[in-house]
Amino acid sequence: MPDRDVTGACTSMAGICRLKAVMRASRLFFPTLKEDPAEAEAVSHKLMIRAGLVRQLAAGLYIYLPLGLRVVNKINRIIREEMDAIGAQELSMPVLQPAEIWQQSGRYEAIGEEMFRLKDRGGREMVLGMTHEEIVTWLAAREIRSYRDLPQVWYQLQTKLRDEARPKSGILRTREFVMKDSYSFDVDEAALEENYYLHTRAYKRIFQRAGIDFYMVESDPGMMGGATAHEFMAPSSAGEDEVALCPACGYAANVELAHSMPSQPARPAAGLEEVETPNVRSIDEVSRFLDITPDLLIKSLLVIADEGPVLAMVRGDHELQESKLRRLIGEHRPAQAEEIGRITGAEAGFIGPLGLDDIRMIADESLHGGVFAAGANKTGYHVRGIVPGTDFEAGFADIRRVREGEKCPHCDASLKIERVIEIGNIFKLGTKYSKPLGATYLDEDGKEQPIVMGSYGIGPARVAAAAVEQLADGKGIVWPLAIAPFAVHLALVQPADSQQKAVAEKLYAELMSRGVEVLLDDRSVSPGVKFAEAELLGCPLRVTVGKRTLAENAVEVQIRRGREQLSVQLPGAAGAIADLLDEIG
RNA sequence: CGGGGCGUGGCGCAGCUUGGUAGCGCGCUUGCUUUGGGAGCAAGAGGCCGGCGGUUCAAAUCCGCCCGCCCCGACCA
Repeated sequence: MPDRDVTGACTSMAGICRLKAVMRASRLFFPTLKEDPAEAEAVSHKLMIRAGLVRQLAAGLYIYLPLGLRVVNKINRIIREEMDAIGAQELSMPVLQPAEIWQQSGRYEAIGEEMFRLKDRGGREMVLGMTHEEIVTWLAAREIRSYRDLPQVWYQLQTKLRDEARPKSGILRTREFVMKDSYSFDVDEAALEENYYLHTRAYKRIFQRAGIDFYMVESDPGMMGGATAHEFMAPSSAGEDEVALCPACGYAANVELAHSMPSQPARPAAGLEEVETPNVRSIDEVSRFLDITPDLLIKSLLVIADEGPVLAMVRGDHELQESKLRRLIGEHRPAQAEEIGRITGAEAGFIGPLGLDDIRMIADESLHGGVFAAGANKTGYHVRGIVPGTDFEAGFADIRRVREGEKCPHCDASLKIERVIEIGNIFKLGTKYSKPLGATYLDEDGKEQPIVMGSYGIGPARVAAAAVEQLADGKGIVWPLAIAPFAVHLALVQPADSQQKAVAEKLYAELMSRGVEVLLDDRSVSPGVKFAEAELLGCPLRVTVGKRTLAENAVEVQIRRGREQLSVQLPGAAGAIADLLDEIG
């Protein structure tokens, strides 16, 4: 049975009347648009505005209109049910937070401009929370004392604020958004593993129930700290991330850290040989000039890290994956032209590993065992016959970006690359927050131990947007039943016709009494408008009451997904429609 | 933050090059007609042309500064 709590359980007569009123299109606030809004690019952005689900207040700030809120509330309800099912307990923490706690964790300095900062009237430094690790750890530090208090899993659905450098794609990347965030507290890594596993299970159920496609992939823990992290990714061209997927063995990872087995290039003769290459700089130009394929070149990139200049090298046909390099050398930036000249003695386009023994050099592992050409660190010259590891010393590591078609690191299949929307993530934090914030417990031996934590997020609005992105067709949104604003869109063609009106009202009441959520379109607008808007809004079933089918004592049912139409005889129509919902749900 | 684009009735746009009383479509209001695929006819309402300053007899239009929004990139617990 579909839930009724979403619209508020009705126990009183007044409540029932109110509920009915709200479900009539003539009274419902859902301002639709015929044309795409000029500022929208992503399909979900256009459709959610056009269907009257959301309105933009300012860059990255959205108002959820009644229908949009219904969708998000349904997603939130699924999330609550599944979080409760793994023993998580809902609580609520403030959005406005003292800066001091963030100073203790070290993130006050680490995060920078993305965090909204302000002072209260007393001059105290405050922040608007971008997440709640600090606060939840503060709470745990005060209230958890013994191993007997563990494990705990706490969650909330709370607003987060981030001063995004670039809000984009409608509700996909906003400055204010609600996140389901949960936090686990355990005695040790093994116990954390259990909670981590429970979360993966809950997340899979949540996204399955919401009716969207998704992958669970390995991810870069980044600023969250900790060793292990996964992301839940919904495939969509509107996404901002890319994942590498192995169709054979199931290997799945964010390209930020995905590994692959690159093809092996030919192995030309070794032996250093300097070649004059006047004004030949780019990989393209050099490979053409020397008449060798790009995979026989070393692409040398000079960056400036905290420790000083670092030469990063990948094969000519590869690209540097910044996130991988960052894990090795920390934050860094590309060197400027002047720095390149000073450090290497050559202009950009002619730099290479030879003779740069005093700076740190990191070579992609695909360079190991090959023979390559590279810049000579002398403007106008390259060198061929270079054997990495022999002709120069470097640390070898995977710092290249995975490409579509490269071999999976675990089996022989070819990797696929897909664009995705990040809808959830899970991190093993370990003691990254519990140690600085003093969240400890006494173990069985009476010894003080840091609590071992995990952190787990879901963006409900992104789940909604992902559903729109994945299922929409040329007519509009196609909601999965579980998160649709209404299960049935009941279109009354001629409200002025007393017979049609009576049939529609009766069907409406019967469906409602079965717990089916119905939007009755009782407006005096032309049928074309009703049909077009019903398809734009995308409820799973559209039921049409009009004279055409009423002549045969039937109503017409359109299954929104696929737009198949069928005729349903009137006596027993409510039951048949409810059965149909069970089928498609 | 770097690059690009755009700000003109509620929405989508034209007008700007070449300064001279602001226009189109949709929507909205009223009336009549219509009622199974974003209806028809008629009559209406609605705009400091993003803001400020400058040039000019005269600025939506030219110039300068600022603000806002979108896109690409950088960034992104």
